[in-house]
Amino acid sequence: METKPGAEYKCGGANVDETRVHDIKEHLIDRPTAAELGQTFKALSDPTRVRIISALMECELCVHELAAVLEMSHSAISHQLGTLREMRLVKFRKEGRHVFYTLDDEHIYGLFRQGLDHVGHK
Amino acid sequence: METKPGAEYKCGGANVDETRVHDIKEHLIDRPTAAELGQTFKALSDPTRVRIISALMECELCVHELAAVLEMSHSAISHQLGTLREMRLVKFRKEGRHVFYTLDDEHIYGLFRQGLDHVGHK
DNA sequence: ATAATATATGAGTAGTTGTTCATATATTCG
DNA sequence: CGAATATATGAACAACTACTCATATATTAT
Repeated sequence: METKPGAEYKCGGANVDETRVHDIKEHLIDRPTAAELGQTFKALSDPTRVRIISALMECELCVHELAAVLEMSHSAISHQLGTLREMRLVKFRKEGRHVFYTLDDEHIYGLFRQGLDHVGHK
Repeated sequence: METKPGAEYKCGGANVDETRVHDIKEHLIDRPTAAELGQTFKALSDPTRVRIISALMECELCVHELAAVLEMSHSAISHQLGTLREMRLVKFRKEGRHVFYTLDDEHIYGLFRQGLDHVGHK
């Protein structure tokens, strides 16, 4: 049910083959899933967020430290942590006046690694 | 050199540990790589592009058919194919007045699958 | 040639995003 | 208590995105 790049079976040509279009429609990812998948990738689509995640792969960090590591304002970092929190990519833990962030789950490591692999910087 | 979520080693607390910050900086992904990685994920961050890729996982398709499958205008599809081309996620092949698109390489399958996995719709 | 078909592309636009700046909340210290 | 520290958040704004609409290019058919 699947064609690798360099397909074995050709497009209809001049006039659209309605049956074929219907067939592909059936196997197509549905709109809500496409939207959700898009959201997941969007979480990793910003350089600042990528760098935050890269830092959190090293160890648990508070906003203060993240700002120092990335050389960016506390506010900018805090806003991005907010979006990462909404997207469930990071967890946080409060301790006194500090808030410590860690990555939320293992999937992110996999996505991150596979992305790096694609980019070619192993 | 790596900490899984739920780190074993704690943030400095009240005052920033400069050595620690420096250490993390050293292991941090560099800015150009972060930007490039962000770009890669951005390619998959839009529902329309996700659906185009989902369709091209089935088989090679021309713009005309993609528009029919996704129930969108030719222009919208063509614009997105342009961005996917720029991002090197799709290849194309001209045959008469048709242009047939296929996915560019295997990495996209991996990213797509891993993303779906994270989203939970296997 | 002219018309029709298939795709690409530029301009325009509404919506989104990532930052800064100012302010709010919450905790600790004196 | 008031001051200092750590973080969050709302408003404003510039940059970017994804679409529509109109138009351009290219191929085939008549």
